[in-house]
Amino acid sequence: MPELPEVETIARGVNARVRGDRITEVWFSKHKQPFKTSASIQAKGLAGRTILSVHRTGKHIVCELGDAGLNETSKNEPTAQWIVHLGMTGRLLVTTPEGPIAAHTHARLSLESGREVRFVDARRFGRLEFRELKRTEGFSAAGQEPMTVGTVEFAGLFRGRKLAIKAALLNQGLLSGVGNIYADESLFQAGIRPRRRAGRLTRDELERLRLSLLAVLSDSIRLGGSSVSDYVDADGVRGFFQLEHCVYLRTGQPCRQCGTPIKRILVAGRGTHYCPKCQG
DNA sequence: CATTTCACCTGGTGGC
DNA sequence: TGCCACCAGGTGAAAT
Repeated sequence: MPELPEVETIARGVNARVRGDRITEVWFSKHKQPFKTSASIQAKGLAGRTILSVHRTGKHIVCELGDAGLNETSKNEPTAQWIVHLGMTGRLLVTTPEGPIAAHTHARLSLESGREVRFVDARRFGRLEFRELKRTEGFSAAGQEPMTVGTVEFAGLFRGRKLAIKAALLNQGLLSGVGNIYADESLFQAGIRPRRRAGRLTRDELERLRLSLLAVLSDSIRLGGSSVSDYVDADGVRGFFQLEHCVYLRTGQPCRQCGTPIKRILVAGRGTHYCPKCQG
């Protein structure tokens, strides 16, 4: 469900509540879920570990884990990671153990402090993964981070590509973290049609797009993300950026800039919203 | 290789 | 109220 701003908001919330806590008990539902790591391996790996920190990479929530047991020397060195991808409907919540168990709860981590981390996912598009860190690098998403990528590198991502710019924005191998909402919103702000071929955009248009994306993503993070249907942060609180959307899910409604009705088309199989007047 | 399409799931909404 | 078609923030495998 969530894109970069929502994942960032959740990761910050979870980090603030569980950083330094220890996982005492792990539970997984029997419901079949196509995890990247089997439930039993995750359960075994997570039990006893300390959560050193929680952060976002692309659309992934990465929990850095310290060794199980008492290990004073390497206390702050992560030796494993628990990686959570929320798919479309996934939630990662920090609750008390007494709280009612929501339908589609697939994982529960009991913590020493008494808190509980829960993974809930109706559609089961989410993915959980447990990794031991040997000497290898930490987890990194394939694409560039859209909020820190520079002008030249950003433009380079699209050079020579024939696919629609909207489809390119959604490709996690190019940029990681951009989904349907922020692709549409950034293209609106940059005044670019979603179906334009990526490789045909001018240098100016690409720079406008990069800056629009940065602005839209940081505004959304500031407002706690977009709650379109059921997105909530680690405390179950909704975001407010959906109130700022200019085009996304506003089919037929007047453009906030010129009053023209917003159009909906299909690009790369995804509902795509744009203003026919403001965008090209 | 690049690009497109489709399957994977459940739930909410709006029309009849 | 019920039934049905359609829509939904994502990804990765299969097809083109």
